[in-house]
Amino acid sequence: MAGKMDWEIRLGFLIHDVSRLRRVLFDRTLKPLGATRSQWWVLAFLSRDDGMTQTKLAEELDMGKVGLGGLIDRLEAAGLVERRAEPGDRRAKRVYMTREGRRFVARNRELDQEMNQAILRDISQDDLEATVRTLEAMKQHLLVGLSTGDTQADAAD
Amino acid sequence: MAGKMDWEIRLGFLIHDVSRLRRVLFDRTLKPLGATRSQWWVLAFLSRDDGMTQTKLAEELDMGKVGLGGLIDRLEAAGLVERRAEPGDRRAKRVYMTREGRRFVARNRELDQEMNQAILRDISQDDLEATVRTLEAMKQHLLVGLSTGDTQADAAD
DNA sequence: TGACGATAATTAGCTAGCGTACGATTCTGG
DNA sequence: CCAGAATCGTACGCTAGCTAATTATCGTCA
Repeated sequence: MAGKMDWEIRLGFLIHDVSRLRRVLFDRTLKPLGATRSQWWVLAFLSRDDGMTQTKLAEELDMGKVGLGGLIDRLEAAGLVERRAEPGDRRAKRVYMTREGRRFVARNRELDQEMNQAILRDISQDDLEATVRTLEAMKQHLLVGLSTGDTQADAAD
Repeated sequence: MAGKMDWEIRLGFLIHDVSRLRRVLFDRTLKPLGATRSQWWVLAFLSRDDGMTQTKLAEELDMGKVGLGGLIDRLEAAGLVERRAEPGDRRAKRVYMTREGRRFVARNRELDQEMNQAILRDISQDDLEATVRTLEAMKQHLLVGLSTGDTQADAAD
């Protein structure tokens, strides 16, 4: 009876654990350098598409505007990004990397890849592909579950 | 060389997303019932092994004692668990489910399974197994990375 | 016995993230 | 042209985690 039953619970546990441990490892490594994993994420994204509005950026990063606002607060305080007013729209603000932010990304991009590679060491390509497939399917199911079971969030997309 | 490169980043993204979305879905579903996903987790665990010390429980759940303490605070405030002094050791406290907590678990266990099954719907058994394999390997690598790169956390185990 | 190290839990302070509500602005329809 | 809807960002409050430091107690060993 343990055959199929336990996979679901096991998987939930594992995803949670891996996500959490990954965050801790990245945070710990990046901390002496002056950022967290989430902040790194924002920077990495900006380094490819600089000067987005906060709302657009939040959408791209698939997170709430509020959470992103906090991240930008901290990144701005650290001098890695800056908010600039949008000339045509006084509500909007665009987020730009500073010179220092760009240097930060350039300096740590390799470290990021090393960590990622270390985490995935010795895992077969087949398993990796199956994992990506599985997680993407899970994500789709979750998004469906979150939109259907919800009372008001449907105009977002 | 693009073949293998992108998997790492993609996978990191996916794990983060799935973990987060899973949490949101569970939290949203459980909220009107009076708990969060993490709290549910603690309850589900206690329902199988009631009356552990907080330290032991934290260890079993693979989380910090502080975070667990907070969870127990909230669960206790909600009347789902209670702390009882350990007779032989005045430092330690054991965590027991209340009658209400037990009813809560009994009432929502099915819902939990339904959600888990919905999330994993239409995913082949092979892919699930590969995913569990991959995540467990990742977790091991992460634990190694967290213990070797660390200066003081080694006496825990 | 009494001092000292180990252990259980808590406190304090941080980042991340969600949800709701709000002020400011822009857009739109009558 | 102007009132109301939509949009951008923020404020506030919450849970979840982590780390580091503190308190209280237990065990041990001289």
